[in-house]
Amino acid sequence: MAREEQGIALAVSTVIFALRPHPDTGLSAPWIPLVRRIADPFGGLWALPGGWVGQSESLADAAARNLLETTALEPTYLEQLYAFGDVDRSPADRVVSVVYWALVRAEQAQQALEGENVRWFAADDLPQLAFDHNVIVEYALWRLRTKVEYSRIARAFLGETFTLTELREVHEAVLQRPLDPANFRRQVESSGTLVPTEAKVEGGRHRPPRLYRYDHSIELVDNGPLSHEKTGSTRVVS
Amino acid sequence: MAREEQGIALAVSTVIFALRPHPDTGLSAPWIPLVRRIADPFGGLWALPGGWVGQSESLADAAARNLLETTALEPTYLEQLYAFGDVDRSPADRVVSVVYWALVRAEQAQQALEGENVRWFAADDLPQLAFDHNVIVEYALWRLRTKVEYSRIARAFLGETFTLTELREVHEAVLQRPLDPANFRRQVESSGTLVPTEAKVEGGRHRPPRLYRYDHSIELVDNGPLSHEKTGSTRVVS
DNA sequence: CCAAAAGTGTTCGTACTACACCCATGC
DNA sequence: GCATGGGTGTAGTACGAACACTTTTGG
Repeated sequence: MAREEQGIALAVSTVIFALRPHPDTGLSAPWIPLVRRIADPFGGLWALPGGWVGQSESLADAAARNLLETTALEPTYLEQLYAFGDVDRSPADRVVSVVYWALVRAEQAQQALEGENVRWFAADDLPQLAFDHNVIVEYALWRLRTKVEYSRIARAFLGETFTLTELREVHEAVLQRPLDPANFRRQVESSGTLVPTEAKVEGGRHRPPRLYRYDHSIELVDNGPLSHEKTGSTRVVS
Repeated sequence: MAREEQGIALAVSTVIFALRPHPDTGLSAPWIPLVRRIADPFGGLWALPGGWVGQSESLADAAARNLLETTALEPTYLEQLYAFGDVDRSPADRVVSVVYWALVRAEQAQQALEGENVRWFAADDLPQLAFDHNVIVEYALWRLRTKVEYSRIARAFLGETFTLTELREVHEAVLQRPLDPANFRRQVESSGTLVPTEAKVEGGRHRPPRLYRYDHSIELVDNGPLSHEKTGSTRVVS
């Protein structure tokens, strides 16, 4: 087959998670920004932010770029989710979408553009979306919840330093269930990925909690296949 | 950006695993078939079997098709691995490759085409490959080893029925380390995915082992995102 | 009987859970 | 002091690793 005749468009889309209080429960929960489609197919429906992959940008760069363009956000975590390539997922056209998922901090999400055509939704309570995007978000949510339990990605929702309670609340928001503070503390302390600082947070009506930060000698951005090779890598995105 | 000007070629490649005795140790180990490139870039080097994605075939179909074309094999397991899209991974061209990994049975692998331009290699002892294919195989091996420990994919290397020792030997071949027969038995029995049959294998100079088969009510092919939604699915590829 | 692999029992250590309890601060 | 969350201790349980032991066949 000649490449010129391939006729397949290559897109990226990104599921961008931030934590916000859920309107029903008041508890913190994952939210995502969606953009309203102006043209057909699926004109008028909400869809994941995305766009075509440029000639001279990698897939991850393309994801970061259109994330920045549509929401003015820079992710603290970005990882490939899956490549969706069913023939009929876009009517008339043939589009293969490489989907990424990203985490951003709540403060950033506050500043994010929001308007007629960009709006944030609670990730587990979405309207009908364009294309196969409902399925994609479900999968991204599953990945987020699975991965938060065995990796350090929760950190991407927080700033440089944080208390163990703040970290636990991130886990609780993602998993949507309460965690035992005592056991959570021991688990995370024994994982060896956390460094206690001397600073404490004063001003609360209780014993001041210690601030922690992550051990920066461990990678936070998922490099895909590469991250399993190298062991001494130190690059970290804040 | 107009799609017509995108100028990105979309390919699939597949890492196909079969188990064969390793020449050094004599122990069973993962092998993969590679094809020799005839043209530049990387002419003369070995590479993963692959090809362009057709206009009217899904990514998984494309993987299965070129797997059949290059090795005359049909996989018992097929799953997407990762989409590789760095700008410079192919000199001059811009190629995005969606890579799949597949498992085939040893008997099938015996019949597989092998010749001047198709040859099997021990997966952990490869020559320098074309493109970024060495990295890809490393990643696929990592995925295989990780997944064999928590899922039922080992079954894809075996026939309809098998003894627990045969199943254990598959795990040992993949993980390249011996497993305790007693503990392995209990683990797999308590997982509830195995059904004992009445048949036993006689003729050995020892107590005849019972034959087992997998509970077919559980999916073997990885449907990607979809497999996490449905719970009652029953489709199985033998 | 012996060899060899199938299959069972038992002990030990680790890790997670639940929950009682003490500590340090603001008011 | 007292309320509030920070932080520690501890007993119960589940699960995997290690390994001794019994069972059933062929020779």
